[in-house]
Amino acid sequence: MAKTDRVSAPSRPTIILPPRTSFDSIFAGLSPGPMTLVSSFFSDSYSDSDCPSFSQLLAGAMASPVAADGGIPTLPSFLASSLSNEVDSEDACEQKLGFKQNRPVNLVVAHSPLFMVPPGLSPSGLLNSPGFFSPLQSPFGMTHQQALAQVTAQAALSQCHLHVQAESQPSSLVASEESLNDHLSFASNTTIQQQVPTVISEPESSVIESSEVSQPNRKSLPPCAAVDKPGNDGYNWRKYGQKQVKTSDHPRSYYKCTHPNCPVKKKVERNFDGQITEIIYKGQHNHELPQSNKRAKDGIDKNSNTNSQVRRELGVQGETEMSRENETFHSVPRRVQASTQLTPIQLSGSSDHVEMGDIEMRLNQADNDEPNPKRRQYRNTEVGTSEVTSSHNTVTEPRIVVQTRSEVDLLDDGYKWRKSYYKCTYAGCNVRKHVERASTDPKAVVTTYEGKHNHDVPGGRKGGSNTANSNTLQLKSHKVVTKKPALLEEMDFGNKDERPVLLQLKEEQIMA
DNA sequence: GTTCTTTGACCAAGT
DNA sequence: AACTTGGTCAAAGAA
Repeated sequence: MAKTDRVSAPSRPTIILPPRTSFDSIFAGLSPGPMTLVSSFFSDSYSDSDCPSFSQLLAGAMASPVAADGGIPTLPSFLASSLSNEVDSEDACEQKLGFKQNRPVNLVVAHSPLFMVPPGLSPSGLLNSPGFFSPLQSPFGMTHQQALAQVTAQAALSQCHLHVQAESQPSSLVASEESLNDHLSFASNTTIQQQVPTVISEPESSVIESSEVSQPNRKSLPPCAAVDKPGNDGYNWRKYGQKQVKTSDHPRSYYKCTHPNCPVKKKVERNFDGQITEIIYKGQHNHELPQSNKRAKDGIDKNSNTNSQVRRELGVQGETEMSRENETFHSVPRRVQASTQLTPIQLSGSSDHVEMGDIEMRLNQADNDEPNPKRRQYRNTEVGTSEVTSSHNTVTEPRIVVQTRSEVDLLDDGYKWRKSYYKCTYAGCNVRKHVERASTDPKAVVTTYEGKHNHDVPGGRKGGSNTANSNTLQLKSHKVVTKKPALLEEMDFGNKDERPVLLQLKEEQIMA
């Protein structure tokens, strides 16, 4: 009996560092991580200067339409810059700036699991473009149809959310469905909150998790059909069992695809309100969407953009996971909120032998939900290849800190870090402080100090517990790593006007 | 009569 | 070997 090894989101603070997969290897050497994409974007925008200064980069980011709209310094849409033709220039730029020399050797900045599609190019177009995904066979080993089938449920879910949002948003704020979908991945507009699944590979079963949509009036709205009826993903399902599992507060239902010889099964967990909290797909349909279920299929067709988006999310974010057929993936959607809570991405390793084909949707799961011990056990033993303990725990293991240059970067540790830059306001004092906070875990903070205060603590505060010697990377967990942060090493704050916008903002806050 | 759901029992795997 | 847990079977009942 083939059992589905079901695992869920990694139990924070444990971070699973994925091994590089075959798909990763495609970018080996290229490694277009977030920084790369950011830099590549600006390498276009600042083509004259080849390699813009960091303040230019940040200024550009702040001036990006997305950020300008809501004043949200979020990941700009330039991440949509295609991977193909900018890597080289970025590499060159990188070398100029000495990025590579400073980049940790064994902790490469993760590829951005999310990126926007450039204006004028539809997501589906990008997905289907020969240079990106083959419409017939994705580089992940999934056929278009398979991918479509696997994300059907998620697509329906997204559509449901769109519907909910459309009802709750002023009409002027509700863009067309297409444009909405085109921007869902990084819809940082404060009026739009959209779940964005990220993908984490899991052995055998694929999981799509989704946090609860942040809609104040959500409870008053009728439940989405796709959520209410798990069979409304285009396929026909027969329930063959239900069980209260220890690892969940909610009963789990077992469904089989009713198509002859179709091995696909799915497990659905519902909360007490009847809302689906988790859907786990297992296997891949060996047939087309049932024609009889025209409505469902039509719905899918209508939601092609959503599907594209979901495919994009699953595909792009799962670039390390959906690398081959029958591999499993674990998707962890989180809603995109204001810039302070950008989509956290959690990537865990995918092994070369796991199977794909299961999707798990988990709704209404608090971010701090602690996975059950067994799931954690599975993750730790089957997925994880290395771990980084959250900084709020006392740690004894060596810590690796990755310095990145974009404001928000996706690191291989699975966390998404938001940086803040500080500079001591004392005249003549050159101490710089650099704080990175994981949006997925507010407690996970890395504070980097450089320099030594040449003055006493203002206000008579003595002790200088926050001061650190140069070249010292101090973590709140009291773990100190003697490593000079590459970023600070490179940044020249001599001219105040040249400092990054964020730094200046922070300084203003400090002064205030 | 057919289809689907419910539910207790059984089985396999892990501890 | 016993126990726990998750997954599946299949009979019974409902729609």
